[in-house]
Amino acid sequence: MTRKQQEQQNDIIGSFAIETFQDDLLYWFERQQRDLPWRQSRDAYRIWVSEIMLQQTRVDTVIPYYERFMERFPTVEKLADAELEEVYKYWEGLGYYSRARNLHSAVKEVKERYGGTVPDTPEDVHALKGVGPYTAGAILSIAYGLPEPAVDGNVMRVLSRIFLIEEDIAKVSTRKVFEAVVRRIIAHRNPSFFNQALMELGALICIPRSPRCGSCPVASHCRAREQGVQEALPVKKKAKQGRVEERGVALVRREDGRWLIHKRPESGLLANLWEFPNVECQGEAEAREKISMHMYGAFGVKCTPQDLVMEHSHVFSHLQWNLHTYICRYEGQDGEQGEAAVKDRMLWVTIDEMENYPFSVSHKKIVEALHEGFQQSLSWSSGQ
DNA sequence: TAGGCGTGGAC
DNA sequence: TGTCCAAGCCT
Repeated sequence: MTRKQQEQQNDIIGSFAIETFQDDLLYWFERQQRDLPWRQSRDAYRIWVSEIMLQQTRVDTVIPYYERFMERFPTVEKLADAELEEVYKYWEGLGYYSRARNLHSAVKEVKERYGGTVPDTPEDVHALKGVGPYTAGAILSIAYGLPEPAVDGNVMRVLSRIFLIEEDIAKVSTRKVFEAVVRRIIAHRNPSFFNQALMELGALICIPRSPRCGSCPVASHCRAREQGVQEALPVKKKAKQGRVEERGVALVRREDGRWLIHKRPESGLLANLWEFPNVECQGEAEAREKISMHMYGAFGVKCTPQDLVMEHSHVFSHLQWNLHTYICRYEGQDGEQGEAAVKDRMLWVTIDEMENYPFSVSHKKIVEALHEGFQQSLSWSSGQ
């Protein structure tokens, strides 16, 4: 750390009552912490899995996924030996699917390079796929008791208020400011509880809007509270609005009653997940022609879109799909055309067999509508 | 550095 | 209904 950075940090910390703050925070956490599944063990693998699942994902959403996942993959060995497709199936609906791919890859590395034991140095942990600065700090402090910062959105919100830090938390570089602060104030007698307590405080008390300062165990330490500006922190630049895509979706049933599904590419949006063939289009008029061309070009399947059976939209963090789903008349398949491009990424399956393949939520809704025969599907619903 | 990358809950 | 956002990471 340069001398200038040191001086900046001294400004931030100032005459802060570190020991009293630690006592107040830890006392509160020991009494008020939630009983969560991943808190029943300090096994580094279990902590690791929970931290990956919790990235940008709510606790209530994660719990059932975590329980199912740990029952099926209780150890590094079990997960490393599983097929990626099955891991995806356990991740289906949780989102950010590269987390599952990276976790599976990293667990294989731990098995092979470290004999199945999660490494306990910052360099080795951070080198694992999908493990960034936050997750590395969480594993090292919670599982191994090391005094490493674990700075997530909660921690930045809490500390931005306590120390009145006005840097934009949307900037990657800002995280380092908070890591430096944590290194100054972390309780070395219990780094695990200290880090978890900061996050728990952010989740339960020091929430984004209308923080519950009246119930806050460290309100007396809070500079934002003192000045009445807690609602204005943290500073965060607004995200850009995502674009909208119209997509025509093809439901093609062969004479034997099987439907065509497609496995998405290995990278990018919804990588490796299954879906019904679809193509970007402008309006309904263009959709039928585009679908017909796409089906032959990509799959060698000749078909004609007929009834528009379902319309629904799906909102991603950076993109919105408006999906127009057509039942298509199957008119044969040209083995010379298209098939080579997709190889084993296309399959003809029965409706029941679709349960065996991981689908994204937007296409899972189409599977469900197929089950119901599209009785109630001819209406728009936003992201539901 | 900024944008890609999912989903569902809260207000 | 729209908007924000929740225990981030990768490129």
